[in-house]
Amino acid sequence: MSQRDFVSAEEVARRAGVSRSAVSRAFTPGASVSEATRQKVLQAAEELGYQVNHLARGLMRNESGIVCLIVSGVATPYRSTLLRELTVQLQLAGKVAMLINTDRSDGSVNSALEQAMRYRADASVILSGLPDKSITQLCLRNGQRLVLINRDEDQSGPLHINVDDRASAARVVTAFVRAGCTRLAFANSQAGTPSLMAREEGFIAAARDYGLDVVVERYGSTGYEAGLILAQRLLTKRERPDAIFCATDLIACGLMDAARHQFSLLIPQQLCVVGFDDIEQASWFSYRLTTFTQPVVEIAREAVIWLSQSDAAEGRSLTLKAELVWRDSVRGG
Amino acid sequence: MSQRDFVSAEEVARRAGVSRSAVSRAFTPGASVSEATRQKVLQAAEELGYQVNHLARGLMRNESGIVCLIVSGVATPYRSTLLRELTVQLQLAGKVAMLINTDRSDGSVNSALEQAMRYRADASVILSGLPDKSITQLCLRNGQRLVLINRDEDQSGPLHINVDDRASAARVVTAFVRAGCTRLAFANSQAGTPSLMAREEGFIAAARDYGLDVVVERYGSTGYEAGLILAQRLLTKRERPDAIFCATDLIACGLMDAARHQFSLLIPQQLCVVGFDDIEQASWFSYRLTTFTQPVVEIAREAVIWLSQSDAAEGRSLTLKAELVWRDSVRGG
DNA sequence: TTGTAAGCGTTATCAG
DNA sequence: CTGATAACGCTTACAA
Repeated sequence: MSQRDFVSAEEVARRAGVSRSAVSRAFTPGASVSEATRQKVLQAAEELGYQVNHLARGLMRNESGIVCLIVSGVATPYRSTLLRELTVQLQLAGKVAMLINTDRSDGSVNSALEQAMRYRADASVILSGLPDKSITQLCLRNGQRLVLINRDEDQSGPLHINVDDRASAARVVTAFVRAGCTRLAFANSQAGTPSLMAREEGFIAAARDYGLDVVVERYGSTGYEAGLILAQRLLTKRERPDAIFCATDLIACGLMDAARHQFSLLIPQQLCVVGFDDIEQASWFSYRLTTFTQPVVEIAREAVIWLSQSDAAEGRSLTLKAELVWRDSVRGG
Repeated sequence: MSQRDFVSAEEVARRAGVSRSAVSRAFTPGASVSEATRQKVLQAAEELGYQVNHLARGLMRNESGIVCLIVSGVATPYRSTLLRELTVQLQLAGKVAMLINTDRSDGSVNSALEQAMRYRADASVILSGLPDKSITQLCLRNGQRLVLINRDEDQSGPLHINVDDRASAARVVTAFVRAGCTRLAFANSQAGTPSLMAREEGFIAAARDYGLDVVVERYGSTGYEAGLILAQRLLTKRERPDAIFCATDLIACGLMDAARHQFSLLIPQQLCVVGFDDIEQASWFSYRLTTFTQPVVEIAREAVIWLSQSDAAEGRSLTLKAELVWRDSVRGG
């Protein structure tokens, strides 16, 4: 019962009264088969429950159809959204996603890539972590496409997709200033992720242009809990900030909740808050957070287009824009 | 540059000065190789950047190591959590997850399973939708393991993992009654998912035992938006409910937000609310929702254990318990 | 358009 | 323990 026993092209051929190559051709778009035999084959296949063996096909074609998605924090709102978009686009392009979770150890991005190579994935998309250069080189040398999303370090072969974090951060400063805020703060996690750091640096730099200082606080991993703690730290300062840019929406949610329920602060009257990602919760009534929409659809689209083009693909770098969506956590709007 | 050019066992063998079978054995746990040759092979492999071709291996062994995860609503809190847990456990068991998103059409569960068969997945786990019996039969006949999570319809071959929705629903009635509530309501989506309906039916049945009627309202798909609308419908009734059991936490969040911000109701003083799933947001300060924790870790563990056992696996049915976690959305606690 | 035959990179069998 | 050799199920020249 547990023995694996798939129908093979051979059996289909026999039933349809054709050769096995005919069967192969019937399942290869654009192959030269007469409609008559094609139909015979298709029917026989249907009756037998035949499914082309993609393992064998991949072996021959040197193209598995598999694209590896390397992610940590899969259950996180922004990541899972990106994941959704990627799988959808991938399927539309006739590919299939292999999901590798790198939540655990840190070198796991490397072993994830090795796994991708073992399955002869046509490409790998890296959403988290940064692989060693030696591994990426090996991938490239083996003809594997690589897409790095928001990883920013510029290596030569892969496609880099980034969001203009620095420019976005600058817009936040403008918004805060326009709202009459003067005591700016940045709430970050300790993750040190490129995009998170870019937001921080961009914010500080833009504030300086206005002659404003920024209080920076970093804590823990990027999530709601961190927001709670960061609120604690920032809102107990002698010079309490009147505007806080949070590295992510999750942090912003935590921070807003603490600000309201523990410090009885009114948002945006007493405190302006801006987040980043535009996760679903940001639009919920309890938050109505002004934030930046990650261009997830575009990111996914660009990634899939690039990794499924047939000719040799040059590594390149793409910077997409995050739209600011105004809600009610900043005065003015 | 884009030509695929992986190192093969042949080349490793040559470099190590052994036969290709020796290479194969060096990468097969428990094969009979002397430590000496094993080391020679491993070193040569390392130098050449060799990776065992799992496509070819799967072809021979009749075991791909791939497990297909068939999901819709990947970006949803509960689903993404389950997804995380499944990928982690799967990787621990030496398997790799292939993710198929069935968000789009409805028959897509069927085509997802066909995809799984084409890649000769060792097993498929279905988190959403219900495949036609003819397809599941074909899978089973081909030796594919099947796990259905919260799909409840009892087919013979697969492993069914369910949560005791009815029993949970009954506990909610008790809690509401104990809190002094008398006008009970159930807020559901129109999805008609087995587990959602079980909660509804269980709730109504248990209420009847107390001689209480339940107002049921259903709207849209299972999410925050639905909660907003459902609040609208339920809270404008002549006999306004004083206790609402929501089919999921997402609905509960929407309903609570509307209750507070549009109807200025105090929770739990004027309205008691219970949800289901214990998504992360349920614990956030803005909600502090009393709800049921899905046993995701257990679900994933049971699924993985079952689908990776080597001997013939009988189809069976497993019912796990959802723990009630008391927070602040019900009086009493 | 069709069939024949070679080959993809493995693992399993079987001598040695 | 080791090395030849035969599968595995498919695609793709090459001939017909």
